[in-house]
Amino acid sequence: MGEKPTLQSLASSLGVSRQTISNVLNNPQVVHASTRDRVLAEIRASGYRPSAAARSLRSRRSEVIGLRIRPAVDGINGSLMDAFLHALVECSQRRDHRLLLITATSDEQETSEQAALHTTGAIDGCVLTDTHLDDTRPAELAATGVPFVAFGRPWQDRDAGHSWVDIDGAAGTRLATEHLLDLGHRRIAFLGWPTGSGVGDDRRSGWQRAMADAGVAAEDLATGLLDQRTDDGVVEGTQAMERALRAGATAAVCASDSLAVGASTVLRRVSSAETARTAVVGFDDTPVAAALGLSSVRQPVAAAASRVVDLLIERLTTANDPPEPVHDLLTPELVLREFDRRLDQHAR
Amino acid sequence: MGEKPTLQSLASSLGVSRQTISNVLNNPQVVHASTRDRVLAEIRASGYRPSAAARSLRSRRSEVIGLRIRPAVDGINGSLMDAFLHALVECSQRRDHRLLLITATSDEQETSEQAALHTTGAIDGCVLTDTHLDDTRPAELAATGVPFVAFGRPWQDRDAGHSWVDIDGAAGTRLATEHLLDLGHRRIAFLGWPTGSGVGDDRRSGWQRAMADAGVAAEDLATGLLDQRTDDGVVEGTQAMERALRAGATAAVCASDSLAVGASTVLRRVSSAETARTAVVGFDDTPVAAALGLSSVRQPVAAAASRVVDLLIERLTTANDPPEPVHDLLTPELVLREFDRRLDQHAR
DNA sequence: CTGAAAGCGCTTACAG
DNA sequence: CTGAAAGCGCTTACAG
Repeated sequence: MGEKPTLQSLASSLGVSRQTISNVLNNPQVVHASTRDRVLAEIRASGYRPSAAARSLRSRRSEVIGLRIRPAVDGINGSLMDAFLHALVECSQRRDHRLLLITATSDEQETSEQAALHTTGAIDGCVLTDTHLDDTRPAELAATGVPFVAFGRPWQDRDAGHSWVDIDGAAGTRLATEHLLDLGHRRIAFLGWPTGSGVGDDRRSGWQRAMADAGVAAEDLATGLLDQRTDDGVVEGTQAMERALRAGATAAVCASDSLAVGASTVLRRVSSAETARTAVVGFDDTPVAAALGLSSVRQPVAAAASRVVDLLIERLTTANDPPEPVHDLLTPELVLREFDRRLDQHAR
Repeated sequence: MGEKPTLQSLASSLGVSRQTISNVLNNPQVVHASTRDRVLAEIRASGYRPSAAARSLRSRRSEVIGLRIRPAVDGINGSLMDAFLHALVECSQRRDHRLLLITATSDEQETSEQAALHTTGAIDGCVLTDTHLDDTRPAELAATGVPFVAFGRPWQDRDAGHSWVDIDGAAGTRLATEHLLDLGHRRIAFLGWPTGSGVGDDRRSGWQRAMADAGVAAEDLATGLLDQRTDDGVVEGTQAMERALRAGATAAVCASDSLAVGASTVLRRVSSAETARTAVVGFDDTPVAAALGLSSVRQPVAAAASRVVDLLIERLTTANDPPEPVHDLLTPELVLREFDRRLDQHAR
């Protein structure tokens, strides 16, 4: 294979300065077209690739983005983050950036690890996911000067000083609720999580407002009747659906596909004519929902990832004059599946 | 925050040479204990972190490992790779290495991307996953000099010149089959994929051998009777199980949890006394299997990831004298769940 | 055990 | 448009 080519060796064999080659790679428009073509041809022929370390040492940029990944507690909901991760890698790669992964057992460990990597120059910035109430990470990263963009709102302060991208969960559950209302349902339950999680409360609020708009009495929306609150999980979904049925529900909007899977087993068991009109809509449109034929609210994960990467890279390339923080709320879509189509035939 | 400390600034304020500080970090045993402690205290106080770029430029090592991630086609089976990814990041981090992700739309793109990153020095080596028959990646990586360890056997040549770690799928299906035999089943079907996938054929062979050892007639093991071959998926599992039932099967060992989920719905529907003795065992012990109470074969993913990282780092730190290739086959375990326990009570 | 020298391979000013 | 100089912050020999 011979010696690995460097700027130096290329420059010698081409009879130009290292500088010119560097310009061809980083500032092509500044080099005469004929010189550029000659250099590019030689680069291709020699298989030359600039050293990432040398480039990074001089330019003070690694073109690497940090991301914490979490153990997937639940294979059903984990697939959302999985899709986001994929999209993030793809978008980064397209923009000549790479993604570096870290793990952490706490938010503090996450931010201190990101700060450490940023100090060594291993990463230029990072992406934050799974934002929650009382999330201290934005402040910690800001304090240590680590540029970042969040996937997820800052739940306590929407006008935070950093850029974030999120999915409008309330818009999603509103879509789901309105769909069930269109089918003729009135007593539509919401199977969600206990209050206190930003994401969960947001999803509940979409159902609440859609129901209120449709003129459903407030007392029916009260906790314990149609508003079921439980931990996430398939079994929990089954139990909550059973309670909702006793409260007279004929359909349910769920905060997750896990809950929806659980709820749907109840409906398949209770197959009387009376309950056949019941319908369930999940959230996240996971492969499991697809496999079981459940309707679900689909988050535009790829679009979110693309936006996150764009915002972060813009932030990184304008270090001296940081852009105004951007707050982006993307709208999900409702994916209807056989289960509902079947119901549709009965209901209409 | 002041200026970012460097080796130089630390050396000046401590009155030692840069070299000594470098030694404290990279070669502690060579520095006098009192000097070492004084330097370490100052490092901690100043928040000094060595520049990754400078270190990498000089040492020609980035301490970064490349990995291709794939879009999770199926949320059920995807969780295995998810768990492997997490374990890989954790093990790498523990050993002061980081994981860099790439995506690719083909094996060729994967290896050329890895080679490119290796040439720039962005990665020291990479991990290969999802090995398959006629996998050209090992040869391509070897040709371009990229050190790597595979998670997955080279199916065409077990004695390949590279190190690999894999899970003994045949041992797993043997465990599952023997468990069902112990419960009194004789006509145990195998729900697997069409021949030609290394992983699938391996899993089938464990069932085949266990059945043969138990004296089950070869004609019953033939395709179309107990040996069901189908694409992966929940619906496919249901259909295959229905065919197996018609062939007189009373139980099934499955090549995946997707197939097992599908198979189990058949068993829950066909709840006659005759079929109540039927049982299903899945593969991969995914969260879905856990949620639905399905028994499954669990792969020791964390152990595999740890072994992969160890082997790769050993390979990277002995570049001039590469170690002998290691081939490691780890044994999975059988996770029994309620569904089978219930059966147990009936069968005994 | 400690230090002075060299240099890893680039990019960033700046001069022509 | 092109080139000569400086230097990013380390580690790796090697001399004391």
